[in-house]
Amino acid sequence: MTVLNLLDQLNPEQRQAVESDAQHLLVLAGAGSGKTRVLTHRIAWLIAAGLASPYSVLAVTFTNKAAREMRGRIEELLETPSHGFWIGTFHGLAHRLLKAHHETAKLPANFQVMDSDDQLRLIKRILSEMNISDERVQPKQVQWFINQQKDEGRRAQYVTSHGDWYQDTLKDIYVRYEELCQRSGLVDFGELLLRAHELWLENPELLAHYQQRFTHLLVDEFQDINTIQYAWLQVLAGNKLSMTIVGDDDQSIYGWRGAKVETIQTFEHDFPGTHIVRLEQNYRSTAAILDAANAVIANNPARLGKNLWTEGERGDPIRLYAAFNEQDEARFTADEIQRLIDGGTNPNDIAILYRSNAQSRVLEEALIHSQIPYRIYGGQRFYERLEIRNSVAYLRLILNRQDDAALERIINVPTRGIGNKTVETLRVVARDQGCSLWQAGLFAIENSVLTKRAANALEDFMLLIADLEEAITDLDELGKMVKTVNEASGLIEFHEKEKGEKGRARVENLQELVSAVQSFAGNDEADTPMALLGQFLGEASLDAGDRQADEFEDSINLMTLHSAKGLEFDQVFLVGLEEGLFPHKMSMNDPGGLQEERRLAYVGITRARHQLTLTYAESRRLFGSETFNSVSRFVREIPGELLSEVRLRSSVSRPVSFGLQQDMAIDHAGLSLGQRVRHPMFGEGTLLNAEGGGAQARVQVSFDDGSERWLMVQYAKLEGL
DNA sequence: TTCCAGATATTTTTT
DNA sequence: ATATCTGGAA
Repeated sequence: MTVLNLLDQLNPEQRQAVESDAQHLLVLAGAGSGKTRVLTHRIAWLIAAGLASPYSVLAVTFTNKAAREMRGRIEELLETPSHGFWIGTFHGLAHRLLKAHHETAKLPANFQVMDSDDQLRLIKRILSEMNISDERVQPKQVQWFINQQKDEGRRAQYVTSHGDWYQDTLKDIYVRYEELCQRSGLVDFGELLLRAHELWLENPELLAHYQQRFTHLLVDEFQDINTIQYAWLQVLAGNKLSMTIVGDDDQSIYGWRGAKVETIQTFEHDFPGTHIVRLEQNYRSTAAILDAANAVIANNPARLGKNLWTEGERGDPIRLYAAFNEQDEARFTADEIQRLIDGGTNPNDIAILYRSNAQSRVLEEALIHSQIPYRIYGGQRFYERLEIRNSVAYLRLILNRQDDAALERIINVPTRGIGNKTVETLRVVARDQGCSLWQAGLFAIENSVLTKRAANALEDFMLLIADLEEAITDLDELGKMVKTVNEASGLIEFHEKEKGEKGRARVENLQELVSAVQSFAGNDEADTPMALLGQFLGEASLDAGDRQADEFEDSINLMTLHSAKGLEFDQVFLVGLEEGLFPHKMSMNDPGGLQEERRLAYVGITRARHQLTLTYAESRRLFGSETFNSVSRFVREIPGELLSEVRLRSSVSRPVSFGLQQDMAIDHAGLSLGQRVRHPMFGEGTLLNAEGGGAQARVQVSFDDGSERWLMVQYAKLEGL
């Protein structure tokens, strides 16, 4: 593709951004305004115009998926393979740097990345070691604290304590945690970033090398950046590199993970000479959808301000379906999707979005029932499954005996007579000697610290690991190596014995791991199969395993709103629009949280190209008990004329002026949804719904005899209980 | 030490 | 509803 062709496909603003020769460029890009397009075209343009080489460009994203997509698009544009490019997530790039300079970073060559589950285990272990009951200090809290500190770029020694016990304890735990990680050669997600940052600061020559190499730094989704990530970028950029950052403050949805929206605002000051381009023309959605999105997000104060517009058509109104309960909601959604597919819509262009993963279950059931193929993003990730983590732990321990997290995980899986007591003894030894659990094991056997039986079991285990290592060292394929480990460790057998569907699924997953490993290419740095295995393990913990979804047949898409960011679909079903669920009750109390929820709603709405369908359930079985939530405020923030209510089993829809009716009816009766009521004739029941106001007010009651009735409030003489 | 049953806690989003 | 933890029996 020539330089000219590259620019041809762009509108004036996009073009301005792509060709900008300002030293720094900030692109404020609304949803669907061609943000990624600008970024990829800019990279392609820089290279095609000879301003940069593939080796001098560093592009950073937040998700692996985004990184892969960007890579693919650039390859398409430039019509060349993109091996030379550094494109990746912050974590992925940090990992790559630390691997390359592990000595400088004071890490063992085979250091491993710990995911949050490993992290939590380690913390629990520290708590018990320090004799802190997990009632006084909750492990989750500690984990949150440590991650937060790392996101802020703060090492344990810099944690300020103002003499309060809780804070001091957290600090002590953090100190101990760092010690143990360092000794085991483990790094958590935050550590990757923190170390990569320190790598720059402490090694000016190294930094200079990279500053010389890279001429252009590009960052996607800049609104999601946290303190340490920004610091890392700033140091790298120095005052020489050219920065291009792209973002949308209205789509900042990772505040809970330490992302700072403000950074996008201060960027201008931190990098003088920044040219700002706004992309406000939307190419994705119909006007109706855009209007709805704009109306919702307008309720947030302190925005940078943007107004999306489109030249496209008005489109159908947004459909709203009030489901009776979550089953009904799922059934409705499945039926509608079936209709769309029958009508010729490609299933790939349909998505169901929800706030939290727990909601997917009912939807899945309904889809299975209707035999609609679906793929599900996120949720239980492949590499987070128990059996996969066990298998990976074996591999990790084979590669690195100091990996305490891996050892603890599988020392008694499958059960082999090494119980809590033995492990506890090992921990004590490890602490006294300041060594790893593996070394503690050696010590314990030599010095007969353990009972005969325990020592035997332990020795068997240690021999097993040694044998496994020997067995796989000479194998030439990763697949064979993993297969061998799965079988010889007894994992396959262990899970086969598990009863029911579960066991079979686990064995299948283990086989799936073998093929995943088999197709892992790695890069040329690994010269032996063992080294390649190490590389695979390193990347696996950073990999959500979301690739698997792409390989299946045409299917509709299920995902959380968070994972939907950056994607678009012709048909979007946004389900579970209830107060407490979305906005989530955890976020409802603080204004910042609520605003983030609203941005999440904005993200959700703007995923839709042609049509958006919103649903909510008047009653929902949640955590085992029935809950009654009113419709989400976000629905009420959409102007009534943009909405049309869908009635069950009827294609007729009518405009709805939403919000007031229900509330009035209820106010009038002095009752509330979900309340228990008594009727003189029908007995007791639960208030399900209400409509109309004043003399016309009617309520729907589900009576305990199983009947459901609409009653006029005026005449029904309902008694609240 | 293992296994099982029953109690108990835990409900957001992800690299 | 589910996963995780705990305690007690085998």
